[in-house]
Amino acid sequence: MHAGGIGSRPAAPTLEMVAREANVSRATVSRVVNGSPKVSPEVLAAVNAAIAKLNYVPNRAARSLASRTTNAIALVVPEDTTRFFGDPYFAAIVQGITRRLDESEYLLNLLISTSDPNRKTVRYLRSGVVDGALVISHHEGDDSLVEAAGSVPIVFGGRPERESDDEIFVDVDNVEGGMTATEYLIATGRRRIGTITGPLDMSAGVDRLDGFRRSMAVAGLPDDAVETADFSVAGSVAATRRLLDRVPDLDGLFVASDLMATGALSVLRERGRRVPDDVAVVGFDDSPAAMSSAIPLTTVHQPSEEMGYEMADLLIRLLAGDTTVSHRNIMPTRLVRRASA
Amino acid sequence: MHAGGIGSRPAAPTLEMVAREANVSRATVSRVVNGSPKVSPEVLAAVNAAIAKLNYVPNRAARSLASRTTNAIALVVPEDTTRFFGDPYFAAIVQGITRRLDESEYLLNLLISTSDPNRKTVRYLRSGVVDGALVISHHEGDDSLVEAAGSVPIVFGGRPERESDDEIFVDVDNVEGGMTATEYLIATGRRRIGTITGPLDMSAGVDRLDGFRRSMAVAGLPDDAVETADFSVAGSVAATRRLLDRVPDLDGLFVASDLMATGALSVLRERGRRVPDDVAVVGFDDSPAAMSSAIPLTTVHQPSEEMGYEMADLLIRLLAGDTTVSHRNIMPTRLVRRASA
DNA sequence: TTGTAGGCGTTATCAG
DNA sequence: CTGATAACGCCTACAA
Repeated sequence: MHAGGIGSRPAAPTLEMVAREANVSRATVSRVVNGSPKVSPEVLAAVNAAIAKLNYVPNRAARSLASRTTNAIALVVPEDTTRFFGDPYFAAIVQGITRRLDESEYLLNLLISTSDPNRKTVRYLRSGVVDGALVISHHEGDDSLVEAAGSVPIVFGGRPERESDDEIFVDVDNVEGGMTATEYLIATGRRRIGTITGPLDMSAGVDRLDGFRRSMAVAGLPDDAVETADFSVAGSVAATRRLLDRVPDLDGLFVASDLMATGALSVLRERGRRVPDDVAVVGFDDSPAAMSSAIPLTTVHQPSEEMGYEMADLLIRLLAGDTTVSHRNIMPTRLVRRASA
Repeated sequence: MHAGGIGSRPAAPTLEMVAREANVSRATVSRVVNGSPKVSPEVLAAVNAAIAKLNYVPNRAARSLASRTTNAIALVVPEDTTRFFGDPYFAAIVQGITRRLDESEYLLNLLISTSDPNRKTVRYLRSGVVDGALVISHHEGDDSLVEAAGSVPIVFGGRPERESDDEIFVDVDNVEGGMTATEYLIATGRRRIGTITGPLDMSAGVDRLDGFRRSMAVAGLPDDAVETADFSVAGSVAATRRLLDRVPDLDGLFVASDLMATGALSVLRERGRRVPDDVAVVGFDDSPAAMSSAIPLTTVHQPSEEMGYEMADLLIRLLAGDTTVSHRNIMPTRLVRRASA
């Protein structure tokens, strides 16, 4: 269909060419492209005509080289593809981010930094392709990302474990969330309560466990029924099996994410334990997985989509030069009662 | 932690600065950065030292402006975030793409072009930020994307409906796949067979339906039990309800995707129809959803992950100047028997 | 309101 | 092997 087909793409039109076509200077074309008000109507019309005729689109590299801004931000996810696509939590966050970005001129570059989040990602962030970055699912040890913050503004989703005053993040109070879940189990009469935790190199993992421990301590109950997983279904399945082997009389279970809770549910079924009769289960997130689960999950709701929106909003304000953005942005959680507990 | 904190980021080091630090010319630094062999060992060492000392990272905009290549490709997905994250099929494709890209120097820019895939996305592709693009889940009417192919090489995942000789794509034979599924249902004794189709503005939707019709015709069975959905669970649930209302004696069902099949399964359960005893169900994709489904799905396997890999591979070869890449790349499907039929 | 000219950080083409 | 010296396409004072 195109003359010549593949291998002979037409050279992209440039400002220069548009200028010639419209009989004006490059500067003038640049002005109309960037919506400057100081352009006479006739010239504006002529230039727009030339742009349309040549089908001109500004070259982004040249533009950002000259203006020192890219109009793009990166979303860094130090997880492998499977994890990223497997957990609805991420979908919600991304949803919120794109919602905010759609209201702006910014473009999103998704970096699923599967292996080695360090070197490659940091180089990317420092290479000037993006004006700022959003980092979610940050693990302890990914310090290079924090280092990258020296080059470009970064907003974290989830409190970085090594929190310093410089980091900006949005999160929920995971300790409180863990307590809410645990207290509910206790209040409904459970006594032998356990928990499947998230990875302990993430603040969400550590804090939710911490909340569990505190509530158990307050109630004078033992907090030894703890098994660690990695926010994946497979990990949760394995952890739940270990836990049931070790604590056969378990009657309550707080699982640190809804996705993992679905895994726990399947193990409980395979072991013939009725939910919630024999074992009450409380999840965390209130993601779609909670409702579509075989047994709808009682869970600690967190406003994931809003958190994504907020992250993007903070970054955009930061990029706009707003120095008043608050560094700790804590959003509320609440218990949602369904069938599992 | 950083002197000055936010708002006072240090200017990024440039080639120029490295050159000065190492007492050589910019050209020489450029050579070592790009791994040119024609550099003396001493100079190389000196330059590398300077690079390390200054923590230099090349500016991507400048580089691509000068070299007219970006080392990045885009993955365009004309679907909203929910759909994209909701269907494991996409996860598999992305997985395959990143696997191929990890073997190369190319970076992936994910464009979930939610609303208006046209204008914004095309501008992006034409703005020179990527060397090429991968397009999946292409709908009829997204012709602007095809147009964009005039500016940058594009490889499609799934045959574009308006196939012309220029388009390069990888796909399976969906007609054949639809026939395989339908024939299996017929072979196992089903006679009142229906189908839940994908969207009819996508070749995958149309072709699988076509396969169904052909097989039914060959068997001399009626092909009126057809309802259209959109590859989403919600859509499938609604379509299945309509179908059961209209064809109460249904005993076989071919659903155009595994994700939709899970929706169909839930409707069948809600209507008290046993699977596969009362109604046999065959899906399509063989995605993780097929196995984790309440009733493991009998389904038409397609090598999604491989298809992603192949797409990326074709594009990379294209970008490398390989003019011998084949335009129609059809991969095999096969029936996988599980519990649902 | 419009044009001129210099520069953004690299790559690439030449001489040396 | 190394160093000038143009581009690359666009933005932005500064002039006119």
